Amino acid sequence: MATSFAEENYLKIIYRLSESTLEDISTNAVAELTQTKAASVTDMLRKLAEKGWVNYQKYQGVRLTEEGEKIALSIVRKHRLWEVFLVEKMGFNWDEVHEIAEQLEHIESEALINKLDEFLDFPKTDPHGDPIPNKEGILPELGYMHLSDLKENKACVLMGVAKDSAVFLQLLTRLHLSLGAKLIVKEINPFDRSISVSINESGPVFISHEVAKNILIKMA
Amino acid sequence: MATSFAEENYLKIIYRLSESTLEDISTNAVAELTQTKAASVTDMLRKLAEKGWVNYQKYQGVRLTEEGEKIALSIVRKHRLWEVFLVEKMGFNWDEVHEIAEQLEHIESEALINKLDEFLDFPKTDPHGDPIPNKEGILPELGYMHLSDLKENKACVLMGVAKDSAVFLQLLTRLHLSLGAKLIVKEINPFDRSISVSINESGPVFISHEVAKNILIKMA
DNA sequence: AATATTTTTTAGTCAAGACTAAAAATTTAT
DNA sequence: ATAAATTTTTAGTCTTGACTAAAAAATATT
Ligand SMILES: [Mn+2]
Ligand SMILES: [Mn+2]
Ligand SMILES: [Mn+2]
Ligand SMILES: [Mn+2]
Repeated sequence: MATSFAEENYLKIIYRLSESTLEDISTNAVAELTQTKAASVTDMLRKLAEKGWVNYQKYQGVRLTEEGEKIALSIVRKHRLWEVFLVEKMGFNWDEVHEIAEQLEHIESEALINKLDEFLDFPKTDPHGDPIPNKEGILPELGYMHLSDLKENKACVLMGVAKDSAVFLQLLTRLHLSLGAKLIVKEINPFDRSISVSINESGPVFISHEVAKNILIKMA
Repeated sequence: MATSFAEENYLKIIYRLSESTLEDISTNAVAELTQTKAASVTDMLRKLAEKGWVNYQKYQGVRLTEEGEKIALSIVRKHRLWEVFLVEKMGFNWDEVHEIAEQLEHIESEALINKLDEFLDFPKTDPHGDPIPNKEGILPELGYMHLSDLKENKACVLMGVAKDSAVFLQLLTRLHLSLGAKLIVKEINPFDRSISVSINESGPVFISHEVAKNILIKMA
C-alpha cells in the first residue's frame, strides 16, 4: 500500500518515541514532534489504525504494529543512508544534513536505496552514530554508553550523539568533539556533574552533565 | 515564494511544451502531460498566474513569465543532474532513471544541488543527451541534428534522444544504439524513409524513420 | 452565415491533512 | 470522593489539488 509523506512522518515519529519507552505513545507526544495540534494527530491515528499500521484505541495511546514498524524502519534506513551520503560524498557537516535527509527519506525506490547502501559501502551508522537498519529492517546492536556514565580516567571513543539538533552538533564541533575522538574523563565535578575531558591526548575541555549525557561512547 | 510539487510539475511541463513552439500553450496540452483533466488545469493556471509565474488569460493559453521560467529551469536542472547521478554513480541504465528523477527534482536545497553538480564534474548533458542548465539557469547550446536528416554515407556520433520513454530507450539499447556510438547511414529507403545504419563500424541495423527522427547526433 | 464540433471554463464535489473551539474523558490534587 | 487540571476527542472549517457534468466560447464545416 502506498504511503503519503504525512503518513511516513507520523510512523517515523511514533517509532522514535517508542524507542525510549515501552508504554503506549500519547497523542500529545506525537503532536509535539510532528509540529501539529493534538486534534490533527487524533485524525491521523485513526487513519493509520484503519490501514493496519498502528494499534490505537481512543484515549489509550498508540503503538506500531509489526507492519507499521517495518515501514518506519525503512524510512529511518533511508534517512540515515542519505545522511551518510551527504556527509561522505557531498561534503556537508554533520549539523547540516538532517533537514535535507527529511526530504530525501521519502524518495520511493527500493533499487535506489540498495544501490546507495552499496555505494556507501554498507555503513552501520550515520554521521551522528545512529544505527542504520539493513534491508531486512534489522538494526545493528551498537551497545554504546553515555559519556556521563563513564568513570574518571577511563579511555573511550566518541561514537555518536543522543540528540542531533544543529546547535548541539555545532557546540561539539567547536569543542573538537567529533566522531572517533579519543576521550578520557579527567575530572568529574561532584557539585553539578560537569566534567573535564581530554580529547585525543590534548588539553582538557569542560562540558556540562547535559552535554555529557548526549555523547555516546564505546570503551577504548 | 515556496513552490509545491504540483506547481513545480505544472511549470516544468509548460516549459517543456514551450520549447517546441512559440505559440501559447493550450490547456489541453498541459492536461495531457500532467495526466490531469482540463478543468483541473484551468484551476491551476489561475493560481500560477496569481503568483506571477505565468501569463494567462482565459481561452488564450498560457506562457511562462521570466520568473516562472527560472523556476522551471531550476527543476529541469535538478532532474537532469539527478539522472546523471543515477546512471554514473548508482549504475542504473538510461531507461530506469526518469521516474526516480521525477521525485528527486523536488528536493529543495540549493547547496545540495550545487555540490552534486560539482561531484558529477559539471556535466553539460544528462544520460539522454539533454542539456543541463547551469546554476544561473543558462542552457548550453548543443546544436544537435536528427539522424533522420542525415545524408547517406555521412559519419556522425549519437549524442542524445528526443524522447525518453523507457520502451524507446530499451529498443535503442537492444540495437546497440547508445550515447557516443559512431553511426553511418548506409541506405535510406525512399518508400518509408526507413534507414540502415552501421554502428561503430559493425554490421548495419535497420530502423524506422520514426526511430531515426528521435535520435540526436552531431557530425563526426 | 449558420451549424456542428472541439476546447475551455464554471459550478459543484471530494479527499487529505491541517486548524480552532468546545465537549468529553482521564488524571491529579484536595 | 470531589473538584480541578490536563489530555484527548469531536465537530465544524479551511486549503490544495484533484474530479464530473454542464455551460460558454472558440474553431471548423457545410
Ligand atoms: Mn537526522
Ligand atoms: Mn542522523
Ligand atoms: Mn527524465
Ligand atoms: Mn533526461
